Amino acid sequence: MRERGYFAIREAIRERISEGEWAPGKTMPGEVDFAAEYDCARATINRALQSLAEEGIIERKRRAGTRVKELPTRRAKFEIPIVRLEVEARGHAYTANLIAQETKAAPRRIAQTLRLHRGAQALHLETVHLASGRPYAYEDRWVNLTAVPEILEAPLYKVSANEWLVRHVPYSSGEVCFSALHAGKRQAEILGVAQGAALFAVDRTTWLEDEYITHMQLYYSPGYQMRTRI
Amino acid sequence: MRERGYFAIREAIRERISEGEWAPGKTMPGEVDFAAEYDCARATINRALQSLAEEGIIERKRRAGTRVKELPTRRAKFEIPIVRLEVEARGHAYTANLIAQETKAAPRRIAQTLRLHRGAQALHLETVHLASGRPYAYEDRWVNLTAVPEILEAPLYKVSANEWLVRHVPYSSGEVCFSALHAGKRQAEILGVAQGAALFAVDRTTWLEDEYITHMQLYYSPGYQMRTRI
DNA sequence: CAGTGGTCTAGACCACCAG
DNA sequence: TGGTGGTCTAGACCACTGA
Repeated sequence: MRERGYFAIREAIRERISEGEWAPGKTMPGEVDFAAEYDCARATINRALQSLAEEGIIERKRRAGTRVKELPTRRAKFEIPIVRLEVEARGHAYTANLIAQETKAAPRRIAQTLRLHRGAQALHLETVHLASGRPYAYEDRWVNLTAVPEILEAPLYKVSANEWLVRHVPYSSGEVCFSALHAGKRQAEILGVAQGAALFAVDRTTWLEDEYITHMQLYYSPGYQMRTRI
Repeated sequence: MRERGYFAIREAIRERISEGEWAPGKTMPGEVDFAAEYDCARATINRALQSLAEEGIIERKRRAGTRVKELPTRRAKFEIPIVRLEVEARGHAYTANLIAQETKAAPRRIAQTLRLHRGAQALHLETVHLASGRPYAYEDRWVNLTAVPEILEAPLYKVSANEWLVRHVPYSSGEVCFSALHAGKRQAEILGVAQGAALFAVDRTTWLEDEYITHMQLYYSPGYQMRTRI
């Protein structure tokens, strides 16, 4: 272990944990001890250990010290990309069809989700995302016009609402929900699959501060997989 | 902005980004400038900006400086918990039925995934996870006996294989894949749903260094949702 | 090749909380 | 209440890479 850097130290400690040097739940050496052992500053050890703590491998508490987690809950990270980029990353040509665009009163469920006033108008958009001409995903979206009235001027036939919103309201917060659903009549029709087909679905609500911006449901064509490393 | 801490500085900068102070793709001030502005050490600014970079909001390059991302791809984090903890977190009593446990030659697909020799024996386990007595998920797992022969001595009727493995080979790496599948005959039977029902499925392969440990498929009962914040 | 971010150091003070 | 981790500082050197 004569490599430099908190990275090397982190990996060295990770390996010692894997090898069972400290049993789960047991206290590990303190930062000062590690610093002496690896002959570096305490801040460097701190960086390494914080990094492991972020991964969910160890737990750190003031006064109580650092412990190996009893039941490590691994944290998986997903990139939530724009559909266009996702399609292009798979080596396909991306196109999109805006199959419906209408301003109307939002149904109750959407109005609740977006905190709209009773009977408020909202923009409803339906889009099919295509990969090399084949249906890739069907998007059903409602946009709060109070939050982003400018979207009515946007050329949504050219830039998908997804992408327009990301560019204009880029750093919003949100909630994402993944599930498996049966294709309804509309989804089946649009994606060209049998009604009742199992679809991977993503629900997403985004807001900025107190203002709810949009709610989207995305239904992927059968066979879609979301992968990640842990 | 007279609060202390890299946290406060990070949130202040995040807000300035949200408000559009620097257009996407434009260069932001350097660390030295920010340090002067917030009257703190450069290291503190570095911590704040690295944190924003990890979130995927900004991009940093040596020499080129720090930029607001053009198309921010948000990173969602998921905890990948032990099923028992997931069930208990929902306020249900957890039980599990080990419905099959057999050592036999792994089918070709599993053997490939786990890098087993031709015709090697592996442990096949089928488990139903129950929440308050109702089927919650069906688990189909293969374990590489070369990697963890001790599992044959484990009381798997008491501790789920999932949990035993987490305790005994806690810090392995893995690949996770989420998808939507139709319930096959076996899954339908076990979960008590109609054949063809849409199920949320998780595939997971884990390994430690070069040794492949286990491959698992988990089929959740209909209605399961995986949620997270971004 | 100069300027940016990446990292390290030694020292310091503080917040937290288990003993 | 003392020992732990959390954070800050001022200064330094280095690695990378765009102008």
